Parts: sequence; structure tokens; C-alpha cells
Amino acid sequence: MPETFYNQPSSVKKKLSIADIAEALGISKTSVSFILNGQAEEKRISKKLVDKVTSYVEQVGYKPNLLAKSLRTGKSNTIALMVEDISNPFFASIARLIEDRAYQHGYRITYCSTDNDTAKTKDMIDIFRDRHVDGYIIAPPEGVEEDISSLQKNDLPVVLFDRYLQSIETDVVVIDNKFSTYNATGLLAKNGYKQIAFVTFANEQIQMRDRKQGYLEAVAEKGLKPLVAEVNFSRNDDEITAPIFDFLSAHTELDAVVFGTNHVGACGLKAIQKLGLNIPDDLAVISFDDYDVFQLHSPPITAIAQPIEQIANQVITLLLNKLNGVTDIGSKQEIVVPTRLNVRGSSGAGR
Amino acid sequence: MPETFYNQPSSVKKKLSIADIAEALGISKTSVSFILNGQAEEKRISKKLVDKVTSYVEQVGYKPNLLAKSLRTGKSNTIALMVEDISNPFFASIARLIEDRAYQHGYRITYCSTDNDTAKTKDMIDIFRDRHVDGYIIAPPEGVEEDISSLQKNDLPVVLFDRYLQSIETDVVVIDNKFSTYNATGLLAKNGYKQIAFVTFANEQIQMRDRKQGYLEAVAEKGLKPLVAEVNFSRNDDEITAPIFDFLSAHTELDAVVFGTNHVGACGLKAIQKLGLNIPDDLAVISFDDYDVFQLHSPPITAIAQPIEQIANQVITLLLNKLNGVTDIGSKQEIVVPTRLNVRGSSGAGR
DNA sequence: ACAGTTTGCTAAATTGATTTAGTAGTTTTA
DNA sequence: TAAAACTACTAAATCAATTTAGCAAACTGT
Repeated sequence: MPETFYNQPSSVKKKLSIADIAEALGISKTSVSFILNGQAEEKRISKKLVDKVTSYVEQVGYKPNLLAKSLRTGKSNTIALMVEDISNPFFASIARLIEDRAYQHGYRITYCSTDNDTAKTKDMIDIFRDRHVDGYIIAPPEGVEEDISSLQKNDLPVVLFDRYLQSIETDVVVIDNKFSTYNATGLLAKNGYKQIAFVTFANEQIQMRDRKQGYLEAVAEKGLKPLVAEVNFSRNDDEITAPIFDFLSAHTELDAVVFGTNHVGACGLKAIQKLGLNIPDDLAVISFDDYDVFQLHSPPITAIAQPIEQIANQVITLLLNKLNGVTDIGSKQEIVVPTRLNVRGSSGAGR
Repeated sequence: MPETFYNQPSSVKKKLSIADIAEALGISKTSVSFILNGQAEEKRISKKLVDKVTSYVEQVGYKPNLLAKSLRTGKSNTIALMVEDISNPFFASIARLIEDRAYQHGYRITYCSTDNDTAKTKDMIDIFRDRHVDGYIIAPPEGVEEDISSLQKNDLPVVLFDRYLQSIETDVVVIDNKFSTYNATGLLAKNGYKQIAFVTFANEQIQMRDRKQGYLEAVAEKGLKPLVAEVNFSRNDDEITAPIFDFLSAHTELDAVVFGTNHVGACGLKAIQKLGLNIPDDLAVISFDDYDVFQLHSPPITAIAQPIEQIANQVITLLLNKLNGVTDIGSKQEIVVPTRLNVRGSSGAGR
């Protein structure tokens, strides 16, 4: 006869194992396991026993040890999310949406910020691998091609986003960076600006190259003189604002500027504020990425909005498809989602 | 004689177990385990064998299976971080700093957004518990007192931040909410504003109650008429902006407003923009929480800045102390860190 | 020279699940 | 009525580590 258990308040819930409940009911662990995993019918367990086990499990509040489960099955139901910086509004928003979708499908998220640091990213990939995460969502820095293809060779699904790596074949969700800046620069030209600069972070990531390229093609097409400033990334905003300030001071001939990211944009606005320049009369402004700061600025800043929801949805869909075997691990789908140029006062409405 | 291994490129790294390396070297798993865990000396393993094992392990790139390790030891080296919304700049920044510190100490972070939803939070706590996370950092919604004290009764370290729960005894890091709004409201009064409203989210969390209380005490002290608007939270900003717009339209007598959070503040600014009000001449503004949006706004918005680094450091220090047994699981330290009122144009400099 | 200690190592149990390969007993088929 | 098939279950292996208990051999002291 099974020992008497009480449905304990959670405060004193003892850790029960599958062996405990098998013993209590005088049956084998195997049966309990089959029943709990919904294989009762398939394994021809009688309805009577199923009921007995399920009601008992319910009563004592048994919860399987997921570590043991993962060890045996090799699945951890965890997805690694590696972004440049979780405190950047763009990545934070993406993270939030991915988190929601992942949880809906029974996956947890474990994240890290890479700082675009190749060595750190490699380390992190290793760490996540050690922890047997089931899939990876990565906004990769340069130089991690080998590590990512190694993941794929070992049957671990990977989806990249925000940027891709040229030598790697995998699913990726990106926006049309080149067209976006081409289009934005074109708007400034159309509005009569002649000296348009492009200010961005100094790095060779593909999405940043494309953004620069779009700008360059637009100015070339309009017969304007290109001028690009590349500032080094820093975790201290002042160290980003200062070089932009210097650049703008040194180039008083400029009448418009396109910022390559939200972060550069925000720091750029600080620099412009310090210089006491009037937007858009002294200097027209358009920034990549759209967020609160740009909407609320006076005048509001024209910005290239990434469709964050779409990106997150596409990313998680691609990954879930791989995890569920719908698509192959080696699948190489490149999904390009469209951006939207939110035109506001800062780009000088047809002056 | 041990089989020959090559230091394979990571792309084809086979999963080696501790048994594999023991077999290859013709020794026992026990020795390997002791050596790898730095217990060689303590367990009197000869230097010769230690060298043999370490060099071999190095050569073949063996990495222990952390799941198995966790299963056996009961430690997962993972910390759960539960915040209201990871896409909120305040929580995103905290998350970033906590992530850094945690990684430095060998812990990974797994996070979730609670949306201040009690049921969701309870679920998440259960899930994290199933996954055997070692510690919890929580910005708790109301109603999870029992779950948290259950964690503690089961020897799981918990540190709360941003808000605390009255009936729970545990470490907590908070700011002096009441004083902060009292102080901010006082500044507006000092600057001559007579009709100061307080706009906040409708919820009974302790930190929000304190913020309101600080405002109420300040207006009472100055003999002014209190006016509080509470808007319901929504994931759609328009549904926050609209009621604030309505409130401000309905109370044209107001000459100043204090916003209870960064999010309410940002939406409030949108409402003010729509109303075409001039800050600070038509309406002076101070918001809780400081971030880009407020600094870059024209005029820049006076804001109550939380010392994010300090908060993150205190939180992680408290948790690590518990994890390392330096302090008791049941430790109840309440750490109150000071805020700073960043005075800018929006609060009407002594008009 | 013999007990006692130290050294250097290992067999086997343990963690808590899943899963393979069966085993009795009953029912069906030929 | 014996062989075949099915039903309802289970013993034991497995995942990959840690850890307890203990065993020979070498060394030390008297």
C-alpha cells in the first residue's frame, strides 16, 4: 500500500523522483515515464494504470527533473540569444519579442551581449554548447564563421539576424540596408541638401558596409561629394559623442547628415545640441533605426525604422522549423524584410 | 597504449566523455574527475598522472558535459533574472550590467519578462525551479510572496530589486522612491508652479505607492491641491498616450506634471507634443527614471536618475554572497541607494 | 619485523530521467 | 491444441558526470 502523502504547500515540497512515485504505487519507473510522456496508448498501458498514475502525480505535485531529462534526451529546451548589446533598444525589443514566442513554444531563452567582440563571442558559443542549448539566434560579429559552421556541422540549428557572414550558409533575417540608406540619402538630396555626410561606427560588419554603400551610391548618383566619418565604439557615450562633435565642427560646410545606427544617431544629436545647431535649418538629420528618442525629439527625427516584430517573428519561425525538423539544419534561407523611412521634420520637408 | 587522437578542428569535434579519456589513458574515471576538478593534491594524485591527464585533455579538447555535472552536483551555474520588461531601458541596462558581473563569476543568466503578471511570474518561478537555477534576481509583481518564500525555504537564494514585498524577508535593493518624488515635486513648487499633477501607472506595487506618496506629501506641505492620474499599462504605447492626453486636456489648469516612470514619461511627452503645449511655459515636467529620451528632448527633461550601476552591483554582490555561503539564504538586507535629480530645462529654472 | 600510516589510485554507487529489449499471461488463429 | 499474436507491463542499460568507501603498495617508527 502506498505511503500516505499530503498535497504539501509548496513551501515544503520535497523533491520527488520518478522512482519515488513508482515505488509508492508499486509499479515500475518505466510505466510512470511512459505515462507522463504521453506514450501510454502507444505502449499499451491500461487506462486504469494511467489514471492511477496521473492522479497520484497530480496529488503529490511531482515535477520531473529537467536536468536529468536533458541529460538523457540531449535536449535542453533552451535557445541561446546572442546580441551585440541587450541594453540597446533595438536588441532589447527584439529580445522581448523572441522571448515571448520562444516561451509559447516551450523554449526558454538564455542570452548574452557580445559587444561585437569576436573572442568573447567564440567563448560564449562554447559555453552555450557545453550547456547543450538546442538552438542559436545570433547577431554575429566578424570572425566567428568557423564557430558557426561548426555548430551546424554538429546538427545545431542556427539563425542569424541583423547581419550575415559571407562565407556561411545558414538561415538569416536581414533588412535591405543598402536601399534604406540610399533611399534616405536620396530624400535629403531631393530636399535640396548638397553636403551630406554619413556618420557610423568603425567596423566592417556587412550590414554597416551596406549602409555606407547605399549612402555612397546615392551621393554618387546625385553628383554630390561623399564624406564619411567612422567613430570607434565605446561603452561610454561621451566617447562617441566627442568625435562626432569634432567631426561636425571641422566640417561646417555640411548641411545634412545620415547616422548609421540608433546609437550613433542619439550621440550625434547630443553633439548637435552641444554645437547649438538648428535642425533642419543648419543641419538636416536622418538616422538608422527608429525609437522613442527620435520620435520625441524637437524637431522629430526622420528615421529608418526596422520592422522589429517581423524580424523577431521570422527569426523564431526559422529556428523553430529547424528545431522541429521541418527544415534542414543546413537550410539557407535569406529573408529580407523591408524597412520604412519615417519622414519627420528633421529631414527638411521640401525646402 | 592510448589510441591516437588528433586535435580535430572544432567542426568535427566528437563528444568525449570522462570515461573515454579514462579508457584512453588506461586509468579510472575517478582520477580524471579529481584532477579536472582541482582536487589532485587533496586526493593525493601524483604529479605525473596530473600532467598526463591535463595534457591529454588539452590535446583532445575535452569539455565536460555540464548537464551531467549539474545533475550530480545540483548546481547549474545559472541565475534567473526576472524583470518587468526586458525592453524597458531601465531593466535592459540593469540586465546588461548584471549579465557582465554574473559571467565574470562563472554564472550564466536566463531571463524573462514578467509583465507584472502574477500568474505568469509564478509559472516562471516554477519553470526556473524545474531547471535548477542556482539563484533568483527578481523585480517582483504583487502576489508572489508565497512563491518567493518557498524558494527561500528550499535554500534557493533570492534577491529582489526595484520593489520589495512587505511580508517577505529577503535581501532587496531599492531606491528611496518617496524622497525622490517628494524632492522633485518640491523643486517644481519652489520654481513657482501651483497646480502640479502626478501621472503614473495604475498598480499597487510598493515602489509606485511610495512615489505617489512622496508627491502627495510634497504638495500637502506646500498647501497645493493634489491631482493624481493613473493610467492602465498596455504594451501598445498609444493606449498609454491617449489617456494621458485626455487627462491633460481635461485639466488645463495644470502648470506642472510629475511622471511616475520613464515609460509614462515618454508617453506623456508624446501627449504634450500632440497638445502643442510648450515645456516648461505651459507645463513644467519632471519624470522618474532618466534616459536618452529625456536628455535629448527639447527642452531637456528634468529626471530622477536611478543609479543603475550601483543597483546592479549591489544586487549581484548580495546574490553572490548568498551563493557562496558568505551570507545566509534567509539574510534580509535592505539596501537603499540614492537617486539623483538631474535638473534640466523642463522644470522651469526659477521663473 | 610487524603494526601503523601514508600514498596513489579505483570500483561502484549516485543523480533522475529515458529507452531498449524483454517477459509473463492472455487471446487469436489454423 | 499448439503456434502465433497481442496485452500489459518491467529489468536493466544509458546519459556523463561526482563522490564515497576502500584497496594495495610503500613507507615509518619501535
